[in-house]
Amino acid sequence: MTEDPKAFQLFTEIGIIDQLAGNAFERALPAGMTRAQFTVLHHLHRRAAPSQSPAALADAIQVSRATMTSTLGRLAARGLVAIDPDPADGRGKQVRLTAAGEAMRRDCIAAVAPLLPLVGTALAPTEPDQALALLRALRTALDAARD
Amino acid sequence: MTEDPKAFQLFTEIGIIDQLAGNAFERALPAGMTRAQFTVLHHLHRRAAPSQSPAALADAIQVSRATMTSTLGRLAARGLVAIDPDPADGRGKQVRLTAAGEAMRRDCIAAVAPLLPLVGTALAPTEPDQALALLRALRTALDAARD
DNA sequence: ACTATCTAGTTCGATATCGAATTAGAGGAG
DNA sequence: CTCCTCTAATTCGATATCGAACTAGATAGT
Repeated sequence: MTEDPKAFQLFTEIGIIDQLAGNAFERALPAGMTRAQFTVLHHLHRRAAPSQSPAALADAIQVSRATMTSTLGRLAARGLVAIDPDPADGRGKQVRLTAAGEAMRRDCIAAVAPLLPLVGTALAPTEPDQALALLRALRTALDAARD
Repeated sequence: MTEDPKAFQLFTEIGIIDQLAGNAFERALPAGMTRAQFTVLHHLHRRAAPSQSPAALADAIQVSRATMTSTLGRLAARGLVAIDPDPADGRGKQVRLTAAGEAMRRDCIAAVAPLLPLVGTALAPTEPDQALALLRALRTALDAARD
């Protein structure tokens, strides 16, 4: 069918899955919420620290700082996060989840949950772990190569 | 580390890889070229038919028609594709690669080739095939679920 | 202290992307 | 033939995303 190298096909397939899954994901989300915004809420929730700098968030989520500025602005405008100046650094800021942000994150999780069993219909019981291991190896290599 | 469901972790991993790989891909491309534009050129090249409708392209590449209109406009402005009215359907159009488009596609392939061996350093020889099989199963299920 | 450099965050312009609404042609039911 | 519906493509407004340029505060070297 094609003569593309394996690596090429692999990234093509990953790109298509990300697009399909991302679309399904966003359509399931509460009105106005996006994948990028949910990802930030989710990350803030998982972290033990009560607040984080925009730069740390950007690094963790793998987007540019410009992108994070934009997304945080929208989240703050909806009252889902609070952004305060960093008392220890005049340039810095600290971002934390508000109660509304916590609630919204829970709503998103609940809204998206019905989509997840689809993976079970596509893959055999042991295959998700297998796929996860392969993808993690690939992601680690890509991350390391990004100098 | 997390209590996220497997399916959730799987899509998170796929999203990060797509972002990292996509960024590396675009940085390697000739000036002004993007992944979306390359994908269109590549698809037109692989197809036996000399031309295709924007709708068929959008379906094949899994983007909305609005997105395809936008991308084709840019490609046509650079002379990489030619867009003509469909003689058989007054609403339709037909898109085909120009010689410049063919050349650009070749340049892109050459520019990106050095990135591909990275997969070989991350995965054992048989693993790319394994990953490809798993991802294809997943993509097929997602595609079917998209009603 | 002073200057050079580094870092945090923002702003800007470009591209990609979607869903919804719009325009225009094609096809089918009577 | 006429009306209703479907389909092709575009336009619009919103969000995400990047790199580059910028502002302002922090740090280090001398």
